[in-house]
Amino acid sequence: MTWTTHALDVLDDAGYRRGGARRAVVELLGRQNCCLSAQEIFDGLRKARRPVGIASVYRALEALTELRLVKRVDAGDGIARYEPAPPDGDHHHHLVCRDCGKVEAFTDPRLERAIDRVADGTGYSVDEHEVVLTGACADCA
Amino acid sequence: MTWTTHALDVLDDAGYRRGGARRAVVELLGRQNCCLSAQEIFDGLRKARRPVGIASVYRALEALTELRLVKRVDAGDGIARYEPAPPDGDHHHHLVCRDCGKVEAFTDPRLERAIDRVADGTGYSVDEHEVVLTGACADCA
DNA sequence: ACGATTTCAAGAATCGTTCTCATTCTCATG
DNA sequence: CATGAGAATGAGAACGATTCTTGAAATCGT
Repeated sequence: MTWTTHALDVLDDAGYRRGGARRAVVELLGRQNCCLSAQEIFDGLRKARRPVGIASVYRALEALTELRLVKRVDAGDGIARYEPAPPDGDHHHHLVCRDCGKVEAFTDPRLERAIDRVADGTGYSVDEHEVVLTGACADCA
Repeated sequence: MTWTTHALDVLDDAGYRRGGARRAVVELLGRQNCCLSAQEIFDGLRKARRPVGIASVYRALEALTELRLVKRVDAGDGIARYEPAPPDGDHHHHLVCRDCGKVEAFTDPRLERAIDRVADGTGYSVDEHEVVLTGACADCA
């Protein structure tokens, strides 16, 4: 079961009708392993001869975010990025280069445990978290 | 040595001249313990009978961020917030309520250690990091 | 005090994002 | 299969946060 089919199923169950634009966004996202901005999605679909209104991209991302199928990533540059959220709860965090703006992913189980422990003590029912490390990448340093 | 005087010194050393607007922003920030948006700073200064152009607020924040005197916090709602960065490197992270938008601070030494450990293995020279936990606060849950 | 340069405020401009609305499409029902 | 109610779409307008521009005032070295 890929993320793409899972996402389409969940959208279905949530009562969304089949729409070409939303489906195109889901399929493009399913092919990514890290985050994309709305503009990059828009451009990617146009390049793939499947042009979609930018408003539809935002609408699709809003619906997907609402259903926790995609995660919104804020790299600190004022541009929201989005990436598929695997159904098994697995996820990663981000490393942003302050100079060239490159965004990379990393994972660390110990970090996850530390976060879970903190989340338990807050009084919030934390259902999402994000870690962003900012610095100079190997090329820019 | 308060953060306010420290910040004014660093600005001085960096070649910035004394300007009323920047000073007003620094003094207001120095009185905060958590993050404020540019608009909140603008409103706060106007209320304090020290009106300042919104552009000057942004310019001051840009200079302060550049010098690492303030930290930009992105709570995921599209509004950038800013808070003083204590000179001793001490810092905290944020807890955002998905429903009411409230932003609170928390600290956790174990989390810091986990992050430092991860940062060392990345190949980046990480000089800043941010953790945002999102969920429902006690009131909204 | 003078001149060079910075800082300032106000408004215009920009950019990412959201809204509006007329049209097209989907799908449960006849 | 045809229909109609309502969802989805795309184009462009609107929006809000942020940045740029401009001419005037403040600051600092001399």
